[in-house]
Order: sequence, then C-alpha cells, then structure tokens
Amino acid sequence: MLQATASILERKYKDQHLEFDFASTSAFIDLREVILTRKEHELLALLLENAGDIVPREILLERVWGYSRDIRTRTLDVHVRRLRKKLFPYGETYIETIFGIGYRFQRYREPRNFSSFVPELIAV
Amino acid sequence: MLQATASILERKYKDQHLEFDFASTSAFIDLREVILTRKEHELLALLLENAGDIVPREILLERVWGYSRDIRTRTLDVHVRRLRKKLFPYGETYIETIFGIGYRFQRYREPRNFSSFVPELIAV
DNA sequence: CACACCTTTTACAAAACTTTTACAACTCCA
DNA sequence: TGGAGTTGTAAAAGTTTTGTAAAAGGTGTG
Repeated sequence: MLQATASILERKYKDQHLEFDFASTSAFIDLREVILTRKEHELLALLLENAGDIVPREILLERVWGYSRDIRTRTLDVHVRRLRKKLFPYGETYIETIFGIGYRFQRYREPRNFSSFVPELIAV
Repeated sequence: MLQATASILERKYKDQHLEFDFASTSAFIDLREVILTRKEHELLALLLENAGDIVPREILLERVWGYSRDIRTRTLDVHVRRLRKKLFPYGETYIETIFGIGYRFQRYREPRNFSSFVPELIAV
C-alpha cells in the first residue's frame, strides 16, 4: 500500500523517507532535518505538486524563475543538483531526469524482490 | 470485442498491452514503464495515429525528420529497431514492415481459439 | 561596509541521443 | 534460383543535453 500524499490543501507531502511542508522551508529526510533555500524550496514544491508527472524545463524555469522560453541557462541544473544533494541518499531516486524534457519527482517505492515477478496471462 | 482506441482528441492510445500518451514521453508495456526519446515518441505517435494503415517511409521521413524525398538514410530503420526493442516482447507484433513501402502499426489482437470454449487463464 | 549566504554564470566534462557507415540478411520477381 | 533492391543491425561518429566545479554576482543583516 502506498501512503504518499501531496495535497496542496494539506500543505504537506510525506512518504517513507521524505517529509515536506509546503508552508515551511525545512524538510526531513528520514530523521535528518534539511534546510532548503527559497529557490530549492520552490523548485521541490513544484515538482512535488506534480509528483509522478514530468515537469518540463520550460515550466520550471517559467514558474520558479519567471524566465520566458528560449533562455539558455544552467541555473535549473545547478539547483537540481543541490537539491539532490540535500535529499541524500535519495536524491537521484526522487528527482529523475527526463532527457530533453525536464524532471520528474517519483514517490518512494519499496524495492522489488526478484522472486515476485509479474505473471503473464496466457489463454490456452 | 476490440478495445483499442487511438483518438488524437483523447491523446491516448490503449490496448491490451500498450498504453501510449501522445502528450507525454513515456508509455507502458504491460506494467513496465518505457521512456521514449523524442524521435522515438514522434515516430510511434505518427504510426499510432495511423494504426492499421501503412505509413510509407517517405511520409515518416518527411514528418518526423523533415527530410524531403530521395534522401538515402538508414535513420528510420535504426529508430524502428530501437522502438521495437523498447516495445519488447511485442515490438515485432506491433510494428510491421511493409516491404518496399513502409511500416504499419497493428493493434493488439487476442489470439484466436479454434475451439469455441471459454479460454482458461494460466499464469506462466 | 563587511560578512555570510544564496544565486547565477562560466567553462568544460560526461552522458544521452541521433545519424551515418558498412555490411549482413532478406524479399521479390525475372 | 540468382541478383537487384530493400531492410536489419552493430558499431562508430557526430550532435545535443545535462552534470559539475569554481568563480562571479547579489542580497540582506549586523
């Protein structure tokens, strides 16, 4: 059973390892408190609001930075990097790069056993 | 009864094994998520928009690559190959080669029984 | 104003993706 | 059945996008 929630009304996101308060500037990774800067917070918030969905670079740059399209900058990448670091050791797991498009926040998922394969149904 | 749909308005194609979102960059083969690159996505989208119909090489090269006629290239073939791989194990089934013309996407069809009894589902 | 901290830019490295190349395998029809 | 034409494929080369360290630029506060 998945217990992740990301309601804007609740102003909170929570899963097995990450707790994030949309109203506050701090988060928790397991038991460790993580202080986010403003941009980091906005960036993560936007990704979390769309958890599970890809958010294009353009949208991130527009919403968090107010940049219009066609701006070439590495700012977003640098922030993603710092965010991932602060989410250690789950940074790479949570924030996924979608090449050529943008980024996606993925809810934490319990690692899979090799023995629990998905059976294929065949009509005989 | 066939349940495949490919409406551009719905922006989604879905049949028994493949789920494809025209707006997104990812698809699903059974329960496995498949990340498509831009070209792969465009190519599959074009084939899906014409599901059941042959799409000539020339059209594919023109629409996806902007190539004008008479260009000799193996690019299309290479992309088809990679697409088929990502659609494993249905790649060959879905994307059919029409020799001398082009390619055709075929909706998934339930294997036919010769006997008329209700099939039994077996997990293998 | 000086310091600390945050943000952006720069310059390059690394990774991912696309196209080409070279040749093998296949198809169709004379 | 054999050869011209077409498609399949692996690997190399080329291009684009993303990652990263470090420096430069801002901002707020004592």
